[in-house]
Amino acid sequence: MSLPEKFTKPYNAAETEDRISKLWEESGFFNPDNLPGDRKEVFSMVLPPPNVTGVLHMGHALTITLEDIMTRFHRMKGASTLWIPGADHAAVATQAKVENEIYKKEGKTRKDLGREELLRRIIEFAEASKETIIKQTKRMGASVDWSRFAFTLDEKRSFAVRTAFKKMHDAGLIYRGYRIVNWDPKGQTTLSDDEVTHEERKAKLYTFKYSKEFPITIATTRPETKLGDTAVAVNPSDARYKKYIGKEYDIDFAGAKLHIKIVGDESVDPAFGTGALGVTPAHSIIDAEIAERHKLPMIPVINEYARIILDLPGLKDKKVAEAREIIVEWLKKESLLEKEEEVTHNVALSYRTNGVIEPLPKLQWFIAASKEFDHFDKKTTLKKIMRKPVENGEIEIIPDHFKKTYFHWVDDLRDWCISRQIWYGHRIPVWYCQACGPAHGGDMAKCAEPIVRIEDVKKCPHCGGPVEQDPDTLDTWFSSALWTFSTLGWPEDSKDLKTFHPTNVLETGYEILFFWVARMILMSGFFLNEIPFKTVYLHGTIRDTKGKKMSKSLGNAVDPLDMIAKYGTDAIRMSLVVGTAPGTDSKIDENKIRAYKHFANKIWNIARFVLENTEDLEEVKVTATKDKELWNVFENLKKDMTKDIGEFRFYLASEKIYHYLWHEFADNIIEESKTVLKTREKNSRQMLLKMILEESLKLLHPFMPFVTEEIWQLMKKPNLLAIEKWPV
RNA sequence: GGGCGCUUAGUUCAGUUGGUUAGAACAUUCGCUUCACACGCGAAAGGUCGCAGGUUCGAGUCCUGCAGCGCCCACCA
Repeated sequence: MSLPEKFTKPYNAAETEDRISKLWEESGFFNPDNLPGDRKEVFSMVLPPPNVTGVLHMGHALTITLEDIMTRFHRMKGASTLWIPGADHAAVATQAKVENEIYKKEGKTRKDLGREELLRRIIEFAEASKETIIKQTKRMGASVDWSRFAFTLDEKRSFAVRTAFKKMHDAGLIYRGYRIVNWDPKGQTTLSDDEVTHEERKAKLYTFKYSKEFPITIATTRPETKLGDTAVAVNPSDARYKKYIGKEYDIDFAGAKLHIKIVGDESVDPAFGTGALGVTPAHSIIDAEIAERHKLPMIPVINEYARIILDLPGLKDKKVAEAREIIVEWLKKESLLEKEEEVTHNVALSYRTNGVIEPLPKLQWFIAASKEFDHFDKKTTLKKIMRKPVENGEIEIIPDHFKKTYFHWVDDLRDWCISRQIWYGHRIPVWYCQACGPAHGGDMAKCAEPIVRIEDVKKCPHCGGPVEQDPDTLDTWFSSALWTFSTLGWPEDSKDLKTFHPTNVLETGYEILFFWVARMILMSGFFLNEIPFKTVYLHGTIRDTKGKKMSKSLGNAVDPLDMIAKYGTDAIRMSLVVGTAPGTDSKIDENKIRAYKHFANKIWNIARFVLENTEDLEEVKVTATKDKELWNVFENLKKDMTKDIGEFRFYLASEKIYHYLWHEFADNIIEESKTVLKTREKNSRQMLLKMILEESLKLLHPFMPFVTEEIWQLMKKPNLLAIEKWPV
């Protein structure tokens, strides 16, 4: 065998990678159904579906790299290996993005376009985005099974979502309630508690009385909401206010007629502020809870556009900020304002649109987290379903300390608001009779019930009257929570589901531990009475060189595709893995990427040397004592690496093979071989060189699949390296 | 306010259950167009492992306290 011409030039990643990608794709081996041999072990995993809002970023590159390492490793180890790719419709984010673009380009809002047209435009955008994601995932070398690609909003997943909704509703766990919810006036939708972030901002705290006659002073940063106050709460043991508890006052407050009851409530901290709290049941979750305890009425003051809805001259339709000034002016004029001070407080923001959250009472759909119900012959709650498998070790979380974070979240969890007032997403499978009652020969009470169905409902099953579907859509995380089994064919009792569920590993960023990981445990537990995965591997956030989070708006994002073009995919993959411990943030360093480009070339030249010097090799055994020793060292490396990868220490395994190949194999063994090959021990040494090269390529393959496969192919091996047997 | 984590060479980070002179990459210095590779080779310099105690035959590694940084959750009106 003469040495291929290619080896006279440095390794060219750009020329190689596309060709190798095609080779893999044509082989079909990324689909477990096509894998050769008898494979008893199973290894399955889902790729966290990227949002269809955009393009691949460094976080995706890291996820793909880590998951591909696991997948390729287990495939080579002889497992029936399935890694499912997909995309997430990311309802709020995607709709907000498209609406934004349309408004910028055409000056049109969602109302101008209407539901149907806006949806058409979003779907168009999502489709294009999906294509981009697929192309980019392929460039990363991901050995996913494209034939099983799933989209959270495709037909099969929609069916799963509707089935899930119906079943949970029938179990009494999905209910409709009029509650204070997190309303995002910018995105025009509700959000779950987890979709709200907090940011410190400066604000003014006003201390005042409602009226001159009112005995208690209160404080607030939001005077405009005080138009909806129905009580003042004080701590029942507070000596200053004890005598007022139970008393009621009628007050004229900036034109609004308030009826304020003084109530005693343990939740009030006597040491804070004036020790008295103006209760606004309609616009504060805490206040609503107090109101519930004391049966206080709720007066909505602010609407979905963050404007005043009370019919008060000078205030109606005013934005909250304006209304605030008007109220403050009024307080000053009436000499009711006692103090005005600057404070920093946390403002609630939408994690998708960054709009300021306005707590509003709304009729929404919820999932009951703490309600007890019968589940496979046992009493349980969804919280317990989430807590138990992590507690008893059925599910392992790496790194371990995230367990604590997880338990805190589960224990504090309130009911999950799942309805969203946007158009893009899974429409809630609920219909309402439009013509209730006896006029249609129906039963008034029955007709008033929401009709929950998996299939579309055309007319009221009770009276035959017209029906209308709930206009809302479901939280994106509802559909992604089903992901481990909806991608495998559920609710059908499919072969895939039996074979590949529970999945082995769920690898993702720690920032979506609650959003996604916890909710998958919930759904899988509820529907299948089974864990969704055995191990959760959490990776950190990739930050810029200054340690800042990368974001498009900051302009500090490093595009993995640029890096691939410059240094090759293998180099990016190695730079993302080596020295990156789980759960720890890391900074992107171009120098590091360049170093692994050099490493790819080093491998290339190692291969060249070995092939050049073993052309006349006769198949013999390694006989020389020294060679046997060297082989033993390598055997130990193999065992070590295998253990490391199996135990999720990719950062160690990758560094070990790097170090061995460069500083042991190349620097010592090859250098020494230049003289050994001139001695009587030539044959033994040739055999050693060849064996180490071939097995090293296998060991390195999960990390640097392209350069290793390319060399393997140039060695005219009959099989793909991707399905070669792991050497341990 | 509650919780979690981090602090190791100039920089970015490893250090897996405590065990021989604390590692890597990049950067730096010096010398090399040596016949696999200048995307390289050889050599060198660089750390009181945040601070203070403690446990131990032995601590970067375990415990306590302190300081600085970061993250998450809750939210105080």
